[in-house]
Amino acid sequence: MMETISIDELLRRNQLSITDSRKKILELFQANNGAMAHSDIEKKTDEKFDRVTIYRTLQTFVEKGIIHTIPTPDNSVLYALCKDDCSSTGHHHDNHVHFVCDNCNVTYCLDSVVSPEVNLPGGFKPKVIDVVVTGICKNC
Amino acid sequence: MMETISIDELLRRNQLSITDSRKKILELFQANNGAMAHSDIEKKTDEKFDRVTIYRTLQTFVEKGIIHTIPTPDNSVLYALCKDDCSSTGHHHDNHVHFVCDNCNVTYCLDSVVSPEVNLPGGFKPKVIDVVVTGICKNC
DNA sequence: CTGGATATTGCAACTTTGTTGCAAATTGCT
DNA sequence: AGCAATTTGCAACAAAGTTGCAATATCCAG
Repeated sequence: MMETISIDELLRRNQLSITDSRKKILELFQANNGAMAHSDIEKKTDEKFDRVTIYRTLQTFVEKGIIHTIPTPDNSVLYALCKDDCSSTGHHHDNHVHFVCDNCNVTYCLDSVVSPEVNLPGGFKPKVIDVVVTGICKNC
Repeated sequence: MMETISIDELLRRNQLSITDSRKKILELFQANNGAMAHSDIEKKTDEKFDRVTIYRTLQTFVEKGIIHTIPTPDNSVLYALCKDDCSSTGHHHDNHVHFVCDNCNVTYCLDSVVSPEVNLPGGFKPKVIDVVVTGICKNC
């Protein structure tokens, strides 16, 4: 398994041209292993990129399956890197659990924890199960 | 158990004055047993109430535990009626599962389905578990 | 390593969503 | 009915997200 592929390689594999904004934003995701909101990215890039560019870059990454969105209890939009298998197909909402810390407010993707089965009433056919756990994280 | 209490009674029990907007919005929630977004309510009340009033009414209802918010995969804000026990304490994010239909886009509160246990890595202390299932509902 | 087709960016303008302060209207209570 | 306390609507604003288009950067063939 190829753990660390370069950012350029990652972009190339997804048929995306290699641009400053895309590289910078991917770097941020790799540095920050928690999830980030659009506004976090704006701040961490020191307004070097236009707001619109960031929106479009995030959207492109989601479409390509490079990142995924995370539903949060307060309904803000968060993004995090997808793991290997996710990027190939382009389908999202991986089956892992997300954890939001009440204290430090960091959101973790707990890739090792697989979403549990849920028994639904008759007639409901599940496709995707999103699980968001709120509580106190291991660093708090 | 007192299944159906009147809307006026519900408001009175929560120390809220009985006003047109509050009554109308509660009626909508009772008629619609799915969840509603702010914009749904605006439409269904024919713009009879100011946008601000609707925001404030929803906020008040959430604080009193009459309704709760639902995290959705697309990060829009949805509200649904809480069941009996929820209203007393004012704490939210009930432990039931939410189901969003991909086809008709209705969101259901599956009160009978209790959130499953999740095994977290060491150091993570869970408080609330939100489960949102996406798929096809029983009416589609 | 250069030129030009293609993709991406930045800007401006706009829409939608949500917030705040304050005066006017409504509600609850005596 | 009348008065204090809540609630509403308005106006103005802030934040979040979208769209069209011209300018720029990227990629690729030669």
